[in-house]
Amino acid sequence: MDELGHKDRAEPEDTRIRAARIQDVARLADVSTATVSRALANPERVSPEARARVLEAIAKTGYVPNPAARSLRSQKTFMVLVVLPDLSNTFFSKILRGIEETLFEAGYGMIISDLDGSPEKEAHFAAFTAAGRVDGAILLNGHLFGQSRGGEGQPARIGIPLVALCEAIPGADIPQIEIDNRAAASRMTQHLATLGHRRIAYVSGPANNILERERFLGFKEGLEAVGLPFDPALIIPGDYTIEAGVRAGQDLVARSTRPTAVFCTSDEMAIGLMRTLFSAGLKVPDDISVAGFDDIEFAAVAEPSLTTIHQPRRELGQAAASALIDLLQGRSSPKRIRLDTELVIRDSVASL
Amino acid sequence: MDELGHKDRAEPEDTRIRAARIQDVARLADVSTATVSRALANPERVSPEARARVLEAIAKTGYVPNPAARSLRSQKTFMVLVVLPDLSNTFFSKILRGIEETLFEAGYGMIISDLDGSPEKEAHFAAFTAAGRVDGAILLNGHLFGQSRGGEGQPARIGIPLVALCEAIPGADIPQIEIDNRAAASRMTQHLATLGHRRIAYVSGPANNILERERFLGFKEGLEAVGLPFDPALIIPGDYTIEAGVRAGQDLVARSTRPTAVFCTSDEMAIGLMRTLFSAGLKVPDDISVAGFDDIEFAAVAEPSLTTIHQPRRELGQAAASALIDLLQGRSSPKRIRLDTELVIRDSVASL
DNA sequence: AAGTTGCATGTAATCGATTACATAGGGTTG
DNA sequence: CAACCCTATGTAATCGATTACATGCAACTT
Repeated sequence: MDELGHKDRAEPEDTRIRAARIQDVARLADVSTATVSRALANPERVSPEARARVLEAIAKTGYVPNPAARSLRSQKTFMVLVVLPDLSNTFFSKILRGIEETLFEAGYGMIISDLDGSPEKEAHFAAFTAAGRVDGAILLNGHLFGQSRGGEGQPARIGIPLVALCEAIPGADIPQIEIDNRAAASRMTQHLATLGHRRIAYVSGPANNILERERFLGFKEGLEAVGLPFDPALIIPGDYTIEAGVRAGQDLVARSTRPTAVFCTSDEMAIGLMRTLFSAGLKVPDDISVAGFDDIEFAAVAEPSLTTIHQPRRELGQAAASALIDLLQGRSSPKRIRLDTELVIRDSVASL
Repeated sequence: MDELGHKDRAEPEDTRIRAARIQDVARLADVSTATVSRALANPERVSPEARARVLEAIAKTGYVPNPAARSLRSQKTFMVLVVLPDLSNTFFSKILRGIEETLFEAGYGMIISDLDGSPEKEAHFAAFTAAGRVDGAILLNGHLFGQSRGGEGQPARIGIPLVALCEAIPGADIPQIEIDNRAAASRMTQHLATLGHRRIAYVSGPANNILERERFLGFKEGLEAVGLPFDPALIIPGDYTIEAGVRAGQDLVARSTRPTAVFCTSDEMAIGLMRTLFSAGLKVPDDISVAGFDDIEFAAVAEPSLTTIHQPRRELGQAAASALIDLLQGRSSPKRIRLDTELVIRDSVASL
């Protein structure tokens, strides 16, 4: 069996030890393969003695069921696809960890598909769902759904359970895990107003983003609640990235009358914006207050530290994973789960 | 077969359209399943006419090979495991994207395993490799390897191809993709010295981290190159996190004689450190210069913007994935790939 | 013309687990 | 004691693709 002798057809020169199969376990435990399978899947359906022998044999052989075989027969993959718009966005990482740990505990693996640009996204999603490579998917991105409905060319196999995380999908009848973006945005707006700010700018997310719409509604709601007028000139377009924040900052710097406070709908934008203001010689919060959204790691160490909305990211991930697991295992899942946010007050916002 | 009528065994009441199998394609194209399989895997081994008919039938049915079946037969999963110490660390995200895109192009999927704490790590790695759920793995974490060698209990199936990314694994005979940490650290050290700094502090990574060792060697090398003495009092322990940077900052602030420059071996630490210095009333770079390592997104928008070492993160990921794919497909792969770094000069470092 | 070679294709075994169905034996009931 | 039921277990079909081997046919060699 080694690079020396082996005249008699030994294992191909593969050093790897052949993994134990269910048959090996069955033989060792002196039962049939059916019993081994049952001992694992439905312990109560085999006698205690047989089960003991099986478990012992499994321990001895180090048997692990072959997922391909199991999957082929049972039509389940024990894999979940996580679709997200941008892996390098800090915001998602803790969410992912929450998802991963919950999935892992339930015996599921996680496949990540980073959409990044438009073109591939459909491809990725289709490739995995269509091929039956995953049992379900968690979507951290709302847009994608529209297209996937029964286009002729693509396989009509989109029937796998889905869960939407953070980005609600409009007409879709799937569980949505989210925070109350509207309430949070309203809260922040009122917080700013309470400190005496009258001209509050708003740096938005991507235009047709559902999350953005909610936050925008919340912003307007907040203004209304404190009796401030809504001024379209104070809306600055953004897309949650650092660069968008930088650009928004340039816009502000160039203005003759500036707002006294800026509410950025992501911490990245707030940090980019503060950077630009600073370069232009404006001081935060003395000259202008800046608030963020998300409470990413860097929010606390930004200079000045960022007042923002804390989202329970890990918990969001866990909740999404749990909801999906419920669906996958035939249980029902609440249609909508809302986790609480928290207003985190730091140094980037001051009273007028 | 069902509680209602349907006498002639209709499809079970599953709305999902049954995915096309190779048999359906074969029937439609009027060939055998073997020919269909060959038309896909070895196009040159079937006649052009047959191939055309097969392709047409595939287009018509929307056939996608069932990965479980393929995997069962061919003993390949077309999945790669990526093991990393901390998903929420900004540094990894772009690397992941590089890995993912390269894998995807080659038809491989990516499974991510975030080690986070110690206990699970072995579990995750073992669970996936042992079960044959993946064909290979990319390790972004060096430690793990020691344990996995032939422990009695665990399945001896660690024979899958591995690639080490960024964290070289000492004795292991596997391809290593990395940057020249030593040269980069030396370069930065000399850069600081050239600007007149004589007392340069060094904020380290985790003690037994290989990457850290290289950078530390580079630091000492750099000192030597410019004729500066090595002063152990100027070494401050860290672990690459923001918090470690904050702590290092507190340490510095408390000192009576302070270094004029600090070389942090990660941008996170540099940013945390600057934050603390600032809070203590010290100005960067006027009172003290700060340099980082990695060039993460936030480095450019920190205040002041951070002088650091740029690592080609996406390319690192791509290189690692390519190397692994080479191995998986039986080609050989260079044992060591080194990508170039770049010294990025910004505002956090000034001449004395 | 008989033998050889090689290509295109088909037939069927195979991968390893799950599970419908069959069966044997022990216990219960009238 | 016969009829029945229930439990524990075994037998073998099955999931869908890959691929070793077999076959048929055409072209070429001597």
